[in-house]
Amino acid sequence: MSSGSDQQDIKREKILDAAYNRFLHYGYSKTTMNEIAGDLSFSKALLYYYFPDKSQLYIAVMRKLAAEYILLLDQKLEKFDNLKEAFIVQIEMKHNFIFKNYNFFDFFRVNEQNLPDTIWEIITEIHERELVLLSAAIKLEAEKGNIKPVSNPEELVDILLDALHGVKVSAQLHKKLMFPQKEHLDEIHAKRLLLLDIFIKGLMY
Amino acid sequence: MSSGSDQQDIKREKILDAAYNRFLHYGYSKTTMNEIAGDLSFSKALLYYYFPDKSQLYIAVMRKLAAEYILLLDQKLEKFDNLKEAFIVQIEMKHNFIFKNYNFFDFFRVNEQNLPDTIWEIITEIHERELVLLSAAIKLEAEKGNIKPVSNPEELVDILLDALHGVKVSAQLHKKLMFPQKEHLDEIHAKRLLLLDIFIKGLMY
DNA sequence: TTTTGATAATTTTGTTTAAATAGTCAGTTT
DNA sequence: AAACTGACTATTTAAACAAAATTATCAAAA
Repeated sequence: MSSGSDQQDIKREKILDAAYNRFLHYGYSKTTMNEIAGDLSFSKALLYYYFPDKSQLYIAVMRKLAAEYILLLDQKLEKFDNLKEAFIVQIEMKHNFIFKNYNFFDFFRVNEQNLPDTIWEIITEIHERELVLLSAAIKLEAEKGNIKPVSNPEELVDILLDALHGVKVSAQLHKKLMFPQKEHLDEIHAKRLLLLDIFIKGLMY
Repeated sequence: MSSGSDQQDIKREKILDAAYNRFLHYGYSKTTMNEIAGDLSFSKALLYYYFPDKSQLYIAVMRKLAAEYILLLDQKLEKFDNLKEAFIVQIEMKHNFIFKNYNFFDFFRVNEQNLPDTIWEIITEIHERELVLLSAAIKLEAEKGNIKPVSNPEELVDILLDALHGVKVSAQLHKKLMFPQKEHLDEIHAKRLLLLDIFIKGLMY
């Protein structure tokens, strides 16, 4: 894919790493190209030799993160005991991913309305991988005879993922006490399990 | 409840009406007390005779809207043929409510983080009424023997409402073409029906 | 080919001033 | 006395502009 030398690739990776750390700790708008260069004792101009501009650098980091995420998802969903488990794994993985990189994603919140096309492509790529993996899980479960045959498993996965993501802490709780305490996560987890239980029961004969 | 004269009440209502129309068309921050007074040919000082300040006036309008919403919800859910219908009615009513009053709610978006307690109370009131009505629907369905007896119907309703609200158009579509076309609403509607179908099937014996 | 220091171009931030708006109040009308 | 107003003050927002920070470029060096 990359046509540069090994040395170039290594340096590129170093820049991506340094950029990621800055973006993660301070967010997109509050990290400067100078700081990233400074962390590596490079000149700022060198960053522009490897990346056309700041936003392209950000997107490159994002792409790397997404690749890692998809790889991990593949590994975790390679083998699973049952449907519920597969979905729980997906939901919690994505939650962790977003939670861990919360600051990194401030780019999304700032550019809310018009994200670059490239970003959308990355998001779509992740989503499609999720659909493939989880609809495979559904098909398998149908083949094992545990649930009814499903005509359009992708649609089902799409809906179920939305539904699971929609689950929140009850209004009374999150009213005052922002931000998600462990207690809240537990509550959400329990609710999701219940939703999954009922949903999957609804898929049975 | 109100201790003023009939004349006072009428004038209060007129102010609430004029304020609502301004808030609805121009949003909270872009309507001035002068304009509201002007619409009614009142002096601005009179508004302050009836309401302590602008935000209290807004909240009073909000309270009125909420009361109307709850009234309508009561009427519509008084009699329903089946569970699915009851939930669909709720979901679509709330969607219409928010859609119709989209501009009015810019107050929420601006004060995102720290909404006044009073606003939270109103939101909670609406939500609790929804829980009461829909969990009653679930209990009834259980009594009729159409679904299994449910130990905690409120929790179930809470989860199901979240799940239904979580349903979105698929990523590919809403990627470019903001804002919700009719086509999108239809897609969401269909998905919700499917989710409801499966969920309720999951509640059966 | 890779790297940099110096510099240009652009964006963000701070500051001042003017304008718009919220909110008050003494006094008038009913 | 209750309902109401015009004229006033206090705050908030907007505009204009300068200063600072930051992105981005480029000719020249390693």
